[in-house]
Amino acid sequence: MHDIRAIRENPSAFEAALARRGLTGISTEILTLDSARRAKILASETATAAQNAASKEAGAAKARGDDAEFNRLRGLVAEKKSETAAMTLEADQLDRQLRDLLLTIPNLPLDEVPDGPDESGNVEIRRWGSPRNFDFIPREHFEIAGVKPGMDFETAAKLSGARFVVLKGAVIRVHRALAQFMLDTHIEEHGLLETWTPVLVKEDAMYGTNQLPKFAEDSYQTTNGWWLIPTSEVTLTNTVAGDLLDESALPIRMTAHTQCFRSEAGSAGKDTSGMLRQHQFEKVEMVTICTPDAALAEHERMTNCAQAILEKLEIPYRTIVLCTGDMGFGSQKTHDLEAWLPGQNKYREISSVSTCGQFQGRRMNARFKVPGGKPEFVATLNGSGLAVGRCLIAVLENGQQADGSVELPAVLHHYLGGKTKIAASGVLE
RNA sequence: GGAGAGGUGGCAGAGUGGUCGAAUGCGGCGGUCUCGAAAACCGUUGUCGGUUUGCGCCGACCCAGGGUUCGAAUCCCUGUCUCUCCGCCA
Repeated sequence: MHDIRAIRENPSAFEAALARRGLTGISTEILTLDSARRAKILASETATAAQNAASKEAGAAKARGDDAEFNRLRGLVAEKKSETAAMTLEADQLDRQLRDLLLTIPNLPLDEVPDGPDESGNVEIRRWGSPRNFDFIPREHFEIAGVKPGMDFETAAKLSGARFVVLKGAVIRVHRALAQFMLDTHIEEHGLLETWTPVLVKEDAMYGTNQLPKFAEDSYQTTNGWWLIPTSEVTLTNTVAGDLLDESALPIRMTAHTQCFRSEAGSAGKDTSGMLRQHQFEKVEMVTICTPDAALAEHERMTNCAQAILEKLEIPYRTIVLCTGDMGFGSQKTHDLEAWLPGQNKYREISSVSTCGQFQGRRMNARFKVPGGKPEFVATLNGSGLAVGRCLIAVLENGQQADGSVELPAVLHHYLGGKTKIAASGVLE
């Protein structure tokens, strides 16, 4: 959410930044609403002050036993009261309208973010590793002989429908190994705090990390009003909601491995084969809470944490900066990591690392202060480190052999009881 | 699910109808003392909104939302969260 004062002080800068995301004319609407709101607040507070004064006099009259005066003032208070109530109602409505409007406006891109209408405007900033030369036509993950016995879409469809999978045997063991490996690396080498969170949350949390109010159709809600998190960015970030932290507590760098749930509304027909795009998947997430000054450096740091995972797994990847037209709603700047998938002959997104500046901090009312200083909203960052299912795909496709077996990355071996490959039969050996 | 207790400032914790934005302690900030520090002592210290060039003034906030009252942290109702006991249970 944006600071109304900043918009008021410099509407043209606000407008110009939003224009880079393809939005125009919003500042006029905001400022009109804001001045109406402020006028109403002034009127309502003036009326309240008069009511309070009369009420105080009434109390004094009563105390000295002047019943006539007391009764006169009591009538006056009653009169003022209805006037106050009406105006306060209007002021509250306008205040709410403004807030509701502000909640639907995306974050402003940083100056350094490239302009562009959609993903075609993204800019590659790093490329690591080189795709292997196959002396056979590499298959997609679900086509590999050694993978097939452990990746069962038919049974999943019976249980739950499309976009679900049942994983078995060697495949799920590698999946589990990947998650453990990611967590251990983040904890031991990157200094992140391992955290475990609920996956069902209250509405407020979904507002805090901007899934709501605009993207309700992308997530699932239970019959009693909880939301299933689409990412543990929601829970990790909201751990500080409403808090006033001491600056010395920052940065807070967390990681969590959770299930994630997404309706994938609007992506019908996209990535329908294999387990690239599922309603339920696992992700190891990274979230940092820090001061606004530190956010950009933390963004680089977090990007490096995600890249380190792919490098240790020896998966070729590239890092891109998303352009203004492709960035998420809450982001000021986003790096996407795309892993090489030989089966698709493409780089595909496996991680997205964003800094949100104070955008979410303001929504959550999460603040920090230096001793003796004024409270300020915290900055927040989030990034996948990594999507476990997609990482599994990358490991399987990159490690596949002509005979249908899969060689597994060395860093996973000790998580697999010393086993190094999935045989063409589907057995770990 | 049943019964009970409770949610007060950064933290702990008083306050059961006006003089309470709220005692006290801790913490923070400033000072005295000291070569310096500690201790001790003195002073100071909530947040948000509106308004003002500024000093300041006004309004709101004691979990949230309603209500009673001239007046609510305090009384009533609803919700919510926490704790204790019982039941059930991975």
